[in-house]
Amino acid sequence: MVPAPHDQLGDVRRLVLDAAIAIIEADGAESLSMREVARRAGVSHQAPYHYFGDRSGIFAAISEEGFTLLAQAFRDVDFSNTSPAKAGFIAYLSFARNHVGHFRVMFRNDICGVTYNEETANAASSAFDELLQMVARTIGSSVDPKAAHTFAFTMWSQAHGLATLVIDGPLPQKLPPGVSLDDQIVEVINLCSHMVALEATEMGLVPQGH
Amino acid sequence: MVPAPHDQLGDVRRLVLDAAIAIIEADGAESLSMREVARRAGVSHQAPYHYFGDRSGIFAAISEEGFTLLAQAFRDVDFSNTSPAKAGFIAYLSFARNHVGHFRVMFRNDICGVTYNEETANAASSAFDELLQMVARTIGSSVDPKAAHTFAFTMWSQAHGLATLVIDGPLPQKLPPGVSLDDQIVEVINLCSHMVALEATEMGLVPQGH
DNA sequence: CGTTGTCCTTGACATTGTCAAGTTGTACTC
DNA sequence: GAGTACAACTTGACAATGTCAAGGACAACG
Repeated sequence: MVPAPHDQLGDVRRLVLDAAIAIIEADGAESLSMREVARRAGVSHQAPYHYFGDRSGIFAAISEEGFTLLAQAFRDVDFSNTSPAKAGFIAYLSFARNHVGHFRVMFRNDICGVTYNEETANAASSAFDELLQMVARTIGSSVDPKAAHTFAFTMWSQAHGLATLVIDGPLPQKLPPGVSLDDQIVEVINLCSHMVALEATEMGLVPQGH
Repeated sequence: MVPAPHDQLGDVRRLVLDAAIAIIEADGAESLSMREVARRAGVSHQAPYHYFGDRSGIFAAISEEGFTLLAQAFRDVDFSNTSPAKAGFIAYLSFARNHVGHFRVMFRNDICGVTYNEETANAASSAFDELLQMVARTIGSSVDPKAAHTFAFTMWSQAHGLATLVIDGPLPQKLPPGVSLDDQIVEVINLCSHMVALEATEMGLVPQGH
């Protein structure tokens, strides 16, 4: 092949990353092949290695980008119309469903390398900090840090479990008759938000917002 | 190689399945290789194909077994000492942590084949039925089916999210200082159970048990 | 004895991840 | 402006993988 101008706006790294994300979104992380990625990006089969080192390097890069996007999504939440908890759940589910490629990868330590690299870990920490702030909006910032952590993990589990079961799991196949997936998600989010609000009230905390 | 007696209690199918589960437990579903499985089971590289057709066939078989085990775990729950909700959460987390190999596979439609095969789907349905019964113990069986479904999905999400974040996700790296993983899991389960109980009470339902 | 079937085996092949070794162009020093 | 260094790729090679095809051994049954 001719040296391949791969030209004008040819940000090869970006092309490779987008190709990988598209493949993962379509067929799952399992079936991501370095050579197929290169083919779709229109580069040689070794170009991806130049930027990402190896296969898990691509996953780590996607993961980092995913956590950065998630942190941003948390920052962009509009709390004016809903309770903080509900707004957070909606943001998490929206992120997961709009960035399936990222979501399928970013929470999987096993495929991102033995453990995350430094950039990925930083991005993850940043997203987690935003989560903690979201929780503070719900239960206030006066509770002790351990309780805040437990609350954060709990809400995170709720949102993450729902997203996982919706995207890759069997939940869409178990819908009760006459209920759409979107409706069901809203119902679960409402119930989660309500339970969280109840708990906050019972703890003697006045949740902010709506 | 000599015809290989593969002998006495040589249930080859079982050997292959166990080898696969062990590999997945150690290195993740990603790095399961048919040939490595065959090697560990002490059979030729094509023996697994005889029983499982292809790679996704192995995953489907593991998935089926996983759902069967999960359904059994639900049936075996002892409700005498705890609230039904808490007992269910504990059962789910125990299952996930004691059967990491199964758990990593069974909720992943993408690697089990386009969709589950019939046996796998049946096993999944059976486990889901047990879940619904578990929920009925918490909120009673007089509520309408849609609400029961929403409640089931919510509790399932809570448990599943926690398990996922613990097993493959970043939760173990985010523990507050001085709190062990086991302790943190217990705390989250307690909070979830408490929220569920609060909700049930507010709905005017008297949860059974403890 | 011949057929049929299950349970495996060896052999072959295209595809994959990755190492090694170029090639091209740009930037910077002397 | 020749030399050097380095980034950004390239082609080539190789062992390992998933899977297809074609058998072989053995039991059951006619």
